[in-house]
Amino acid sequence: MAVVELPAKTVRTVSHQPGGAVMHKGQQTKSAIVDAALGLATQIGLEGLSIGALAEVMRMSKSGVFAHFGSREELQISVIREYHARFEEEVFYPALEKPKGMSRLKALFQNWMNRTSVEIDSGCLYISGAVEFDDRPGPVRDALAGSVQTWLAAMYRAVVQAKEAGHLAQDADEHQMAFEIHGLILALHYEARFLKTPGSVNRANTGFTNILARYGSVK
Amino acid sequence: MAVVELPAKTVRTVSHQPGGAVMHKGQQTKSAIVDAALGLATQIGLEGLSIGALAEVMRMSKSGVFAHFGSREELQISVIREYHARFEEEVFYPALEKPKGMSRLKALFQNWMNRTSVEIDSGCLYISGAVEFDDRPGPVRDALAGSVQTWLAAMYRAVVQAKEAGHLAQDADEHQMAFEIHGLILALHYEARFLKTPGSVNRANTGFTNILARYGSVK
DNA sequence: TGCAAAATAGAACGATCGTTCGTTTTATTT
DNA sequence: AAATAAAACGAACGATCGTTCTATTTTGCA
Repeated sequence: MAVVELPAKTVRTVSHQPGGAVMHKGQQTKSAIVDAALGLATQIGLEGLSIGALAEVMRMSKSGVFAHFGSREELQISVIREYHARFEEEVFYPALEKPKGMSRLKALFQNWMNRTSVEIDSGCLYISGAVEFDDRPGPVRDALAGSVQTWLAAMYRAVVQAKEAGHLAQDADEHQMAFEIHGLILALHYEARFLKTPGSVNRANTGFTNILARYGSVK
Repeated sequence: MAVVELPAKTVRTVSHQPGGAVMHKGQQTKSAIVDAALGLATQIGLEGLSIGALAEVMRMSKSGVFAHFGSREELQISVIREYHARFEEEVFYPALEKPKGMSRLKALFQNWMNRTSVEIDSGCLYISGAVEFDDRPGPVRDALAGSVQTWLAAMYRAVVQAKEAGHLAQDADEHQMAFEIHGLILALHYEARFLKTPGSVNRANTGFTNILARYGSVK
């Protein structure tokens, strides 16, 4: 008495990613774990992230969590990749809709600022990770540094394009400008998150205005 | 090791601090431990600092090291105090010999820069500590934040004095200027120590020149 | 519906952590 | 030199860490 098979087989517990790819149970829980791990890691750091605590959050056994990654390092790298993806999605891609030049540069900085403002509460993996993996070689450090380099290079490119578009002085040093912008973000994170200094967001914004003035913004 | 001859009594194994105070055995080893602990902490962070590793470096037993502090937190705080003292000695006090105003401000920044340059190899407790104790309340965080605040306040005062001396534009925002200077130091530490970007020291120096120009340095 | 594969649980491992305790050694004072 | 106080040791504690193993459950496809 076989029930008539439907032309299209009934699949039971599959789910879908934003991209449309079919996700089986294992990958679902894995990405849920990475989600939770990212939340923990931004707060207490990649080094502070422990599989035991993560399992508790997930209401799973330690070994159940562990099996998805095979090692703590692989878990950390997964977290970094997830952070990178979200950073791109939130900071980088939206700015690409602006035309090359000053307006895209401004958008990139503004998006970066906004994200950093949120991270005053949640923590920033690119900053905490840099300190934790300063001089600890290995794949985690490589993944982290690679991610950061990618983003800083994108920022640098935006500066170059702004200059090419004639929106910056011809003798503007693009690397120097990118360096100073980076400094504003770091100072914001330090003073707002650690020291809880009020008004830091405004200081970073004013600093950006000053940099634009210095490098000859033609508005 | 100096022997102190008292008129009547002979004291055997006392030593002297720079200040001239007499140091008994316990305090000698304690400050030797703090010395070694500072070396470890700047490299691997205050959180990474373990009593076991410290005991190994000191060729002492864990309990022997522990007894000098009574708790790990107290050890960490001792390390912070030592770091603070050295920072003052190296960065702050020497600049006091310059007259108030631009020259002292420049000296402070230069000393800060030089120290940070060294810390590209050794690590900076004020930066790593900030990340580690972001949102971890307690006496360690308080000691750390207090130390940093003291130094940033000194830097801010120098800016105010430079303005009072007429070395800065009258509408210069002292807090803003101090914020931007802090950003340069942080960017230097981040890019040189973590990313190993060459030329970062020059970028920080150029950045300082740019800031001076922006805020109307009268040379 | 049945069966293989994948996912999770559970217990145990060796290591390291900060801390405690009692003992022994060393330093200082009487 | 004897008496006392300070310092250092060594072993053990409970906790947590990442990891490994085997058993059990859940899932997905035939």
